Amino acid sequence: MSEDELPAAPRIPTRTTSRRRGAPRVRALTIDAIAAAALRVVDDEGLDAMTMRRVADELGTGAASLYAYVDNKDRLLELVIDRALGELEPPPEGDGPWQEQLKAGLREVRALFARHRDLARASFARIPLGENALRASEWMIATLRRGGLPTQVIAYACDLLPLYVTAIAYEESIYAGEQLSPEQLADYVAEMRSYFESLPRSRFPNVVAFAAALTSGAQSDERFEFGLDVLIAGLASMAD
Amino acid sequence: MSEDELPAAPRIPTRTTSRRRGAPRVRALTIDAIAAAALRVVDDEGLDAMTMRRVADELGTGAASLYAYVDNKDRLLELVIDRALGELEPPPEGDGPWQEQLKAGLREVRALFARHRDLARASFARIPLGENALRASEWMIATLRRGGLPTQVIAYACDLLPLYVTAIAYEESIYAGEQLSPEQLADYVAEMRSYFESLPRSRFPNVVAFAAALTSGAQSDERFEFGLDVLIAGLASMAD
DNA sequence: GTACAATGTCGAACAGTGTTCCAGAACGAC
DNA sequence: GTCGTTCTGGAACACTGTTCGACATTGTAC
Repeated sequence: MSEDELPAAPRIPTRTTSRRRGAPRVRALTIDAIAAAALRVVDDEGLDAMTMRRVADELGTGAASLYAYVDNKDRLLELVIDRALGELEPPPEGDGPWQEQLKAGLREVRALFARHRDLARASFARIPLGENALRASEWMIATLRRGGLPTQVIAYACDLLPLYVTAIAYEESIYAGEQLSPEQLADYVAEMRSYFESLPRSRFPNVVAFAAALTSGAQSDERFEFGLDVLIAGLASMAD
Repeated sequence: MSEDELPAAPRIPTRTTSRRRGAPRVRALTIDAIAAAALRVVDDEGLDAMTMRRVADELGTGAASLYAYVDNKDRLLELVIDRALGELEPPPEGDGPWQEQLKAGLREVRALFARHRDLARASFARIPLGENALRASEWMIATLRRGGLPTQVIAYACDLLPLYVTAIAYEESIYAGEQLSPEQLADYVAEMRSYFESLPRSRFPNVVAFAAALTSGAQSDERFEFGLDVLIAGLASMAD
């Protein structure tokens, strides 16, 4: 998976049955094959379909067999996430202002999450410490440094920006996963708009007045780009 | 629950067994009592403990009885969320710049989520259309209007700001729900820091260099305030 | 070459979930 | 009274993550 092994990543102290060393064995399965199968299931059938039984089935074995390689489902999910993150290729640094570089990289992440449906949901509220996640962090810090931002601002930004992208991708994946056709989605948006407009004007004057704006471009790139612009403008204002 | 009934909120088209009208009956349960019981369970024992059986138990009945009042667990969760949102009291508008007003309101929301553990997780990626959520939106639009922001910016901000607060609260609730003592959490942070520092400097120079900054104030108000500042500075830059 | 201990395999089982079914009970209207 | 409607709630279904333990398979030691 990587040229040289990283040290063991710290974990929230939970019951971890530590892997015991032992004599070499011919293994029918590999952690890699399991992670690949799990990612395949997530991509094809969604996160909820990624059950231990389903993954084992994909490998032609039983669920219990997986537990020889993976502590539990959560750990398997971590492997799956980092495996997908491996597709990220940091855009070549160099030309252009740091703001644009940053946006390009974050768009890449969003595209990744769009490609792997439900992965945003899975990786939300998880500090990614795998090989590939670290590579992404490394790139982000480097880019932010070029903006001449204070150290602590950079550190917080490394938290805030992925939080935003993951959160947006999470939301977007919900409608994608709901199996709605574009028409159904348009219907839903239209219904929501007329709902807003039908509210008692005496109590919700602003919601009624903004009904159109509130329901426009709910799903578009524009919404994502808006957040990106806000965040980066805000960060830029913190230089010096 | 409200002075006058709101129109029915639109829903993502899913199987909804529409409630049939019928002769009056003495009901042992009420939707309100069910929602209250469910919120109690979520607060006391966490979101995962909120099972239909557990909620029914709280009311001294069986799980099947709840389905006479609630379509499914998800709808019940919506009720629970909006019930909690009822605690929000919009700060008195008037004095101070809109930026500070906005921050004050959002801090209020964060405090609400801190009070009701796991509620952020439950309400994430959900468009809240209940009575109380609408009141919050109404207030937010009003405040943003005072900033003289363009219409579409206001609309997007109404999406972006709650997204941020909910996402942060979600993350924060995870560590809170993990039952970690402050010492354990400090240990975990320290472990993560030394993990970053132990990474191969050749491949992750920036992560190593920023190890201290990356792991500082992970849980504090400072992190929340930072994001707030970034967002609102970014929004302010979009006036005119 | 054989015996041994270690370790991967995986069917079965456990405790739990959301949800449905349906035999009853309880009541309003006639 | 009776009827019809509605709520009640135990039982059951199909599913989940995870553990157990008899079994199979191997590398090594003698």
